Amino acid sequence: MQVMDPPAESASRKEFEQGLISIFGELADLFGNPRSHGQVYGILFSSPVPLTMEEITKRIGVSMGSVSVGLRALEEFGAVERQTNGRFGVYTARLELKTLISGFVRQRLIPRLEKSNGTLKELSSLIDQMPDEEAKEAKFRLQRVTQWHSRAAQFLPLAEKILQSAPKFLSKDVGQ
Amino acid sequence: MQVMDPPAESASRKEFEQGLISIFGELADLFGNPRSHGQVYGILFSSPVPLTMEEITKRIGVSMGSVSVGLRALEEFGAVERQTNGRFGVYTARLELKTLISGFVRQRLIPRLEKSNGTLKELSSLIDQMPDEEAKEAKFRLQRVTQWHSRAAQFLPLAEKILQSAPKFLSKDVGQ
DNA sequence: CCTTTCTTTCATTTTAGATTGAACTCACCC
DNA sequence: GGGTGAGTTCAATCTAAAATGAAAGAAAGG
Repeated sequence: MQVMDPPAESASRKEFEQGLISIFGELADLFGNPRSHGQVYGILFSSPVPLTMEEITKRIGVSMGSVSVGLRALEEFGAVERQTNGRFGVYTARLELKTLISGFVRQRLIPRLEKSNGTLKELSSLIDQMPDEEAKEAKFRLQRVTQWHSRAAQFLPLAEKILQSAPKFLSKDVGQ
Repeated sequence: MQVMDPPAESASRKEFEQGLISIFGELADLFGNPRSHGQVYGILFSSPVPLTMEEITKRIGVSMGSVSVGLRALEEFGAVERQTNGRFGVYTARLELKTLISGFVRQRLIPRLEKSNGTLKELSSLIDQMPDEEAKEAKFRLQRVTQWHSRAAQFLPLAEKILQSAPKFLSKDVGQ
């Protein structure tokens, strides 16, 4: 396989890579995603050139299987891009925050919200079968949860917008 | 032990409880907290009267140990309150969204952000030791992460504010 | 103070779900 | 249209973290 390997890395570059791998690995973990997925994103984020799967596997030290699954998930998030290059695929990270955020929101948060929304509807129908006093209390509590729920649903798109191009909402201008 | 048990529950009330237990259990899980903690909050949320630990244990079907740990975590979040009543402690959920959110932010998010902030500083110092071309690329990428980081840090307090009493930020007035 | 019983603690067990690795698929190249 | 090797799949394995439960702690009641 004749593909240029980037000239041997300096020690400090390796450390740099490992730092980003670990930061993104933990970020993934924090939000309930597999650590290896974050690590894959981390190594791509650190690299100025597209990487092959083999390269990724070698540098983060997890199995090809994990890398393959991770890459696919990240593609679905919109956080990495694949270019097919003859027989190889090579991968690049999209450096913009918004892809990660909105991928996460679309693929993890929204489905869950929809599911619990269903449960809430079922609970609501239970209330009619309760004795009066109980029903009143239950209704009050259920309304609270429902309210949270819809607030969260409204909040998500706003949050994405703010995090994308936010300076005017935030106290200090952090540039773009 | 002479403590009034709430008069036997109707079947629909039990279902109602189980629904809230499961909703909050999954919510906890979604954000990387132990499911049982969410379940504890759920049963308290559903109850118009304060509950003892024994009552909680019985209704959500997990061990006393888990309930004890869960209650303590929720108290630290500020999401439940304890009243000591003679020999017993009894517990009540605070129904406001903001306690859960800000508890989560304070106790899980902020510490993590601080940790990765440390890693970022270390990485920054590595750049000086890199060959010129490499250093330039690395700097660019590191700045991106740092920017995200500070944006998130600025965003969190704002998000809390929005979620607390948000109507004016959100398209529809969802009341208070 | 000594007993009782609620509560915490923490060593052990369990479990959810992430990772592995080998078999398989499929696209490319000759 | 084989043969090669990149990439995927998925049953088996591993592991991090949650749940358990029994023993220790602590505070109220006598």
